[in-house]
Amino acid sequence: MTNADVARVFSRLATMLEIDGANPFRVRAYREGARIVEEQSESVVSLAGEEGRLEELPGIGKDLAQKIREIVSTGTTPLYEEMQKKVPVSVVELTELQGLGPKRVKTLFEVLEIRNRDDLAKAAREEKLRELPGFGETVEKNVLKALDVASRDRGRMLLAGAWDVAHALAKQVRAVKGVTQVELAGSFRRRRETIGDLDILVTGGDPEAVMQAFVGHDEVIDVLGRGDTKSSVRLRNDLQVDLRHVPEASFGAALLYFTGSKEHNIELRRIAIDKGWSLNEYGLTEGETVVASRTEADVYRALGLDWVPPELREARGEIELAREGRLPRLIELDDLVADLHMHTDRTDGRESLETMVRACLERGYRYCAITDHSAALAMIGGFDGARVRQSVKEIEAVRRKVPGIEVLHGLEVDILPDGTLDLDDESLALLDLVIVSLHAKIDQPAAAMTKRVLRALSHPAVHVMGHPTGRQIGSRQPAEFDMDQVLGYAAEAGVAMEINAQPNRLDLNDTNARAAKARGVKIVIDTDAHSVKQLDQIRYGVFVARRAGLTKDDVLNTQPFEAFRKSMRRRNGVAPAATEDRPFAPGTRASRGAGNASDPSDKRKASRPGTAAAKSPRKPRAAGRPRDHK
DNA sequence: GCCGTTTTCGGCCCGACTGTTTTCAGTCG
Repeated sequence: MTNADVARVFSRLATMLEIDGANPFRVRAYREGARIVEEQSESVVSLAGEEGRLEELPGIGKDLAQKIREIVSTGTTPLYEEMQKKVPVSVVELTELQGLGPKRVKTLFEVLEIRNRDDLAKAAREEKLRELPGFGETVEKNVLKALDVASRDRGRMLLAGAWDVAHALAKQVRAVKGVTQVELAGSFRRRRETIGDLDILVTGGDPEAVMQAFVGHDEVIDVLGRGDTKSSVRLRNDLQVDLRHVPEASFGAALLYFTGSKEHNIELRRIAIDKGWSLNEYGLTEGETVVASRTEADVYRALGLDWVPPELREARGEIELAREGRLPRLIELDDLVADLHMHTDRTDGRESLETMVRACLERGYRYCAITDHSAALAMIGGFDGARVRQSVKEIEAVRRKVPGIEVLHGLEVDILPDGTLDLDDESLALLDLVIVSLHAKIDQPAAAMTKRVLRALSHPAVHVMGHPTGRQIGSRQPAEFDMDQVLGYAAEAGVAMEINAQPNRLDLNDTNARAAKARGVKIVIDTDAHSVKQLDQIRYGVFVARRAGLTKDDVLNTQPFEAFRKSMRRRNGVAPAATEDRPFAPGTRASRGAGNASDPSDKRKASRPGTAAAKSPRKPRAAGRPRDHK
């Protein structure tokens, strides 16, 4: 039972209740509950196991907490079972179609007994929908269109998949005479890992000329709508893009509004209301008077807040930090001075060792680590001990050949199914940097996987855990393990966690990276590049770090080489290897003199809110509030 | 269903657009 499973039940319950005509605020409570559960890095299973922990989550009260416990122990809750009899899940899913909300779906279900997409398509084709109250010919046609789009499985697109075309569109619009500002807003600006569509805001210039430049771009294959202030198009890659031409005077309010998130905006509006004002995309107003609207900073300032970087605008506690002037100074791309995870043609990379090192030098890096695969990945020629010894010489040669950059001899070593490492200790000792990763058997049950990971991290040769959960967006589920326990142990043992910048990995994700920081775990941001070109994907890793609220100090590969190497050295040669029975090796660096810290659960209790160590007087309003912000 | 130094009851974010309608419900972002 994962958090996502619980969230799915709540989310479906919300829609079921909505279709059933329940109190809209009750519906909202379930929807919000789903969001909160989903965003928790700590598993609700473990939260449910401890008295009162669930109720500490803002938005989770007595009732929802009880339901979570029921779902955790039985897989469901009586209300969910009862509601399914009234509103089947397949009917709930109809609300995902563009243009169909709970009201229309209710009508479809009750009048025409439509239970799924097939029923719906049939009825629409037979022109039965147009007869229904609140429907008509146009709605019927739109339903058929929505079914068509859904059948092509038009999901969200990776941020990286939209990056180039988004900037190309912006550039073309920016070139229109008189245009003063162009911004890519929405989830793109918040740097979410995937985006549903793209929003572009423009000021200045002749609106007609702006629209023409936009809909006339080469990549546009379909113009969905075109007006003076708003046009919508579909691109060759199936991405929908909306462009809005807004007045200069309200650009800040519009940018704020169209950047979102929705939840962040709602919190801002609440603050506005408390002050007797109103906030919308045209400005912050008091009656007829405009209080602020020209820039985002103006609006935030009027609300008593610091300007919030878009990556943080997810209603995860950033507003309170902005009010108190405690927003973190987020890491920047230029802060990174190294990339510590990449492959060469010695295993499954495309370029030679020398080419990769030179490419790092050209990117201004002060050091880099070459980290090919270990032998478990046999089909790509992963390294065994003998190959590692040969590699020592290859690395020495490239160091001589390419001056101006420090080259670390690393390896990405597989974590075997039992938690042992895919390389003998003697060979591990030859390496400057050891990344351990899960590649095979990542579908083990959670308890076994947790044990496996902890055992691997307890090996004293390990410096970094690479793409920790192994997830691949849209294709592979993350490995299930107790993230909280693993992070606690990593902090104690001095193992860094990677934010892998591969656009379809982004692993750790923002939520887990945030949890890592709260636990005091150091982070490295790496590309895992298999070609020179992929070295430039580092930005996507930085975006995740920013969304996690990470600063330069939280990330190891921002440090000068000497400082970095010292932190690596400290990890080496410490602590006995763990055994099968004792995966939590005592005596690791961080636990010395820290009392009985070898049991990770002790640490966890000491640092969480609601206990004597970190008692907060009142339950905070927003979900997922970062802990331990200094 | 959640929440609270102005409340344990009575609140809970806002506007545009669309298509269906004669004044507005439903959906979306």
